Amino acid sequence: MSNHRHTPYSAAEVERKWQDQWERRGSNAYTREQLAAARDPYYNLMMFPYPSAEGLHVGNIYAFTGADVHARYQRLRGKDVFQPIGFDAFGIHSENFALKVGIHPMDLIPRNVANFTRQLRRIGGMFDWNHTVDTTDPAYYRWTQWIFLQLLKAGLAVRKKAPVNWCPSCKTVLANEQVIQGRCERCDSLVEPRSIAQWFFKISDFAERLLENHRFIDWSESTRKAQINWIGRSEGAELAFPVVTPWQALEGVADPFAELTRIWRDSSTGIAAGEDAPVPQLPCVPVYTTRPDTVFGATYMVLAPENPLVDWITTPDQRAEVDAYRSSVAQLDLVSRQKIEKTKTGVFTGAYCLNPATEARIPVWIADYVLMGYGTGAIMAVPGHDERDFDFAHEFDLPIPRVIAGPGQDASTPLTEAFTGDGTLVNSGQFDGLTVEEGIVQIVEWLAEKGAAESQVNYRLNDWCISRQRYWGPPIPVIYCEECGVAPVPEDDLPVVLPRIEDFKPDDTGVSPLARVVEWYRTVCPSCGGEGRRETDVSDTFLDSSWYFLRYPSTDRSDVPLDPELTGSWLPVDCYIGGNEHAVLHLMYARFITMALHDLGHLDFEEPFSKFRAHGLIVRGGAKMSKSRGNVIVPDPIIEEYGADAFRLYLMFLGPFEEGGDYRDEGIHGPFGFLNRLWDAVLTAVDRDHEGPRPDPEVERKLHQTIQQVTGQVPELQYNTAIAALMEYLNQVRAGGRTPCRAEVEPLIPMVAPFAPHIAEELWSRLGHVDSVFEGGNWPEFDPEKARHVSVTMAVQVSGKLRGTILGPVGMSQERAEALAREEENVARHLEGKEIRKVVFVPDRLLNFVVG
RNA sequence: GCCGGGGUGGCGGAAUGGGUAUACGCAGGGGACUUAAAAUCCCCCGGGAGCAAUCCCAUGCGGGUUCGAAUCCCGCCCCCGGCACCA
Repeated sequence: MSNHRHTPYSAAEVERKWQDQWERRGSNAYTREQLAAARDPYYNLMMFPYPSAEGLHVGNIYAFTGADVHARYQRLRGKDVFQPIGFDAFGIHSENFALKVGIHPMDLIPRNVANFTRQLRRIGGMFDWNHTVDTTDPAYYRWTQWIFLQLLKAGLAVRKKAPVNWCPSCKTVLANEQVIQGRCERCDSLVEPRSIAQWFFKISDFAERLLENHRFIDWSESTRKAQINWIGRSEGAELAFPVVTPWQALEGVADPFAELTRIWRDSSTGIAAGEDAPVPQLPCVPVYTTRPDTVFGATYMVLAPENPLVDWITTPDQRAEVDAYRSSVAQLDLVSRQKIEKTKTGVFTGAYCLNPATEARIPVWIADYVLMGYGTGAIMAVPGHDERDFDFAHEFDLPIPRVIAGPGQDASTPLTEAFTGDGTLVNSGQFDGLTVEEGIVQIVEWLAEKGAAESQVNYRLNDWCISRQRYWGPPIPVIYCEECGVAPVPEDDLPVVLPRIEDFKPDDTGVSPLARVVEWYRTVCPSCGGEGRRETDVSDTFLDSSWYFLRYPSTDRSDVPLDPELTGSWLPVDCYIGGNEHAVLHLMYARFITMALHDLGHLDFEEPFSKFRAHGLIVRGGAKMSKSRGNVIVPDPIIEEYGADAFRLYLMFLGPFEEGGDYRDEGIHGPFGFLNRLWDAVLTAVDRDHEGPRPDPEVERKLHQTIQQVTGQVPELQYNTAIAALMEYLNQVRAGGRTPCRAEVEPLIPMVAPFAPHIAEELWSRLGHVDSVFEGGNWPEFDPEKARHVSVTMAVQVSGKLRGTILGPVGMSQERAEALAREEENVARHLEGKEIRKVVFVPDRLLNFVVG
C-alpha cells in the first residue's frame, strides 16, 4: 500500500547517523557541573562487564538493553538520567586468559576494552562516556586499597589463620561464595581445605542487618530469597557441657555447676583452647542447638575433627586413633566429605562430659558430619530426634532414647527412625508434658540459671576471605615489619602500584607470584623506618566491583574517592539490573561495603541499590548457550543484517524480561518487519501532511488505550507485552491499507524510542522536530476520556457455556442485555423449553442464564 | 530434604481482586502482484465431528468450591534456580 515516495528504511544508515549525532552533541555524557545541577536525578545502573577477548555476548546485550530501555523511558518522562558503564577487568578470568594466549594482561585489557566500547556504542546504549571506570586503572584501585585501609582501621579487616578453600587449578584461595557445591566457580575443580593466614572482611558482623534491610529494599524475590538462604539465620541456644575426663579429678567440687567456667568462642580463631588458652578449672564444651528442648535425650557429644579442643580433651589411649581419623578427614575434599548418603564415621576421644540436664556422663566423639565452620564446631547428639545423630548412634550402637512424643505416641513408643516432628516432652523430668515450643523456652531458662545456657542466634554467613595468591589484582596495602607487625600503607602513599612482571604464573606454594619479586616487596616499614616486606597477595576481584557504582559520579575527582556533593544527590542507585548469579557474590559484597562505609561516616545511606531487578536468561533451542554446544549467538552479524534497533526490540520481545526466553533466529523477522511498517507509516503521514489531519475516533481510542498500557508496563520492565501493544496499535493504524495521519503516528515514536532509539530519532526529526526525541519529556499523555470505550462485546452464556456474544453500549442495563441476548439465535435455542433459575450479570463483561 | 520461580497451540508467549482461553510474534499453508525470485499485501492456522449452522474436548495430573476456574482450595507429578550432614 506504500506510495513509495519516501526512502526505504536503512538501519545501518540511520544508526550510524544517530550514533554520530549523540556522540557529537555529547547527549548522554555529563560534565561535573551538569551532574551537580540535575534537578530530577535518576541513577540507572547495570552490572559492568568483564571485558573478555570474545567481546560482548548476547547475555550482556540482553541485560544492557533491558536497563537502557528503562533509562531511556525515565529520560522521556523528563528525568535527568545518569547511566554509566565501566569495566571489571581485574581478576582470575582475565589473568587465565592472558596466560593462555601468552599476552600480558596489561596489553590485553586495553584492547578488549576498546573492542567492548565499540560494541557498546553499536547497540545504542545511552551511556555516559564521561564517567567510566576501569578497575585495573591505578586511579581507580588506589581507592579500592583505600577502602581496605578504612576497614582495617575499623577492625573490619583482620588477618587470621583459618580453614580456607584452596583451588588447586587456580592456585589460590577462594571465598565461600566462590565455591559452588564444593567446586571452584571459575574452573570447576574440587576445592581443597587448607589452613593459611589470610585477610578476611568481617561481613558476618553485618549478618543481621543484611537480612533485616530486605524489609525495605525493593528487590527481585529470587535474589532476596537467595540472600536470605545464604545468610542462614537460625534461632537456638548455646549450652555448656562440663568436661569430666577419667583422668581429671572431680573430687572436692560439690556442685559442678557452681564453678562452671565456660569457654567462649572467639569468632576469629574458633575455640580458644590448647596451649594458647588457659585451661579453666572446670572447662565446658559449648554446643549450639536449635532444639534445647531435647537436651534430656543428648546421650553423647560430637566435635568437629578440626576442633582445637580435640587436642586437649583426647585421652592418651585414644590419641592414636583420633589422630588417624583427623588426618584421614583432612585428606578429603569438600564434596566427598559432605555427601549426605555417606555412612557416618567417627572416633571416640576417651573423654566424657556431663549432660547439664540429666547430669549423666556422656561420651565425646569426633566425626566429620560436624563442621567447624558453624556454631561452636561441637554438637550435643540427640539420636532420637535428629536424623544424622540417629544414623551415627545406629552405626556405633549408642543409646537412642525418646524425649519427644508425637501424636499417638508415648514415652515408651519405640523409635525406628529419628522423630523430628512436633509433640510433647517425655522422659524429661519436670518438663514432661510441655510442647516443643514451651520446652525450648523453659529448659533454656532453667539451664541459664545454672549458667549452662544462653539463647543465641546463629548465621551460616562466614567472613569474606579477600586474599588471592595471584598476580592480576590490586596489591593489599599493608607492610609487615619484624618490630611493628602489620603496618598499613599510609593513605598518602596509595596506590600501591601492581608492578609489571613478565612471569606472573601462579604456583602451588600458597604465595602470590609477587612474592618472587624481591625488589618490589622489599620496602621500609612506614612506622619504624626499619626493614619491611609488602603483602604479596592481591585482593579479590569482588572487592573491585563492590564499590564501582559509588565511584561513577565522582570520576572527575582524583583527590577523593567520593565527591560528597554528587554522592549525596545521585546515590543510592535508583534502579539496578543484573544477573542472579551474583545474588550472594557481588550483590552481597556491595551491600556489605556500602554498610561499612556508612558506619565509618563516608556515606549517609546504608543500602546501595533501592531497587534491584534480576533479568532472565536467554537460551537457544531450550538449552543454555555454550561454546561446547555450539549454540552461541554472535551479535555482530545480526546487527549488520537487521540493525541494532531490530535486535534490541527482538530481545525485549522474546519473553518477560525477568524470565528470559528462547532465542530463535527467525524470530527477529517480526520486530524487523514492525520497524519497517512503522517507518512506512510515519513517512506516509509526513508525505500527506499537507492534506491535514483526519481524525479517526476508533484509532484515537486505541491510541490512548495503548498509551495507558505501555505507560503502565514499561517502567515495570514488562517489555514484551508493551511491545505487543505497540504492534497491535500499528496494525490498527494501517488496517485495511488505510493511510495514517500525523496525529495517529507521532505519539508512537516516543513509545518505541526506548526500544529502538535510532529509528525513533530519525522519524522524530523527519516530523520536523529539531531536538532529540529524548529531550524535553516527550512521552505521550494518556487521556482517559479518549480511551473510553463506547460499545462493548459481551459474552452470553447458558449455564456457564459460551453460546453467543452481543454488541451494545458501555454501561448497558441488564434488561437491555437480556433482551439483546434472547434475540441471538443460538442463545434462544439453548434457552428453549428450559426454566431460567438465575441470571448472572457482570456489567460490560457477560450475561449468564442458569437453566434448570 | 528446605526455600524461590515455572508447566497454556508446532514454537516464544498473552490473559491471574474468577467472567469471550490462546493477544502479539515466529514457523507453516493458500492467494495477489511479478517473466521469475525477493520484498510487500490479503486470507487460514489448538484437537475432533459435521455440507453447514453448530457441537464436543483441551491451560502438567487427580479431586473440590462456584452459575462460571489457566486463575481459588486439597493431594500429586515434572522442569529451572538457591541452600543443604548448618545441629
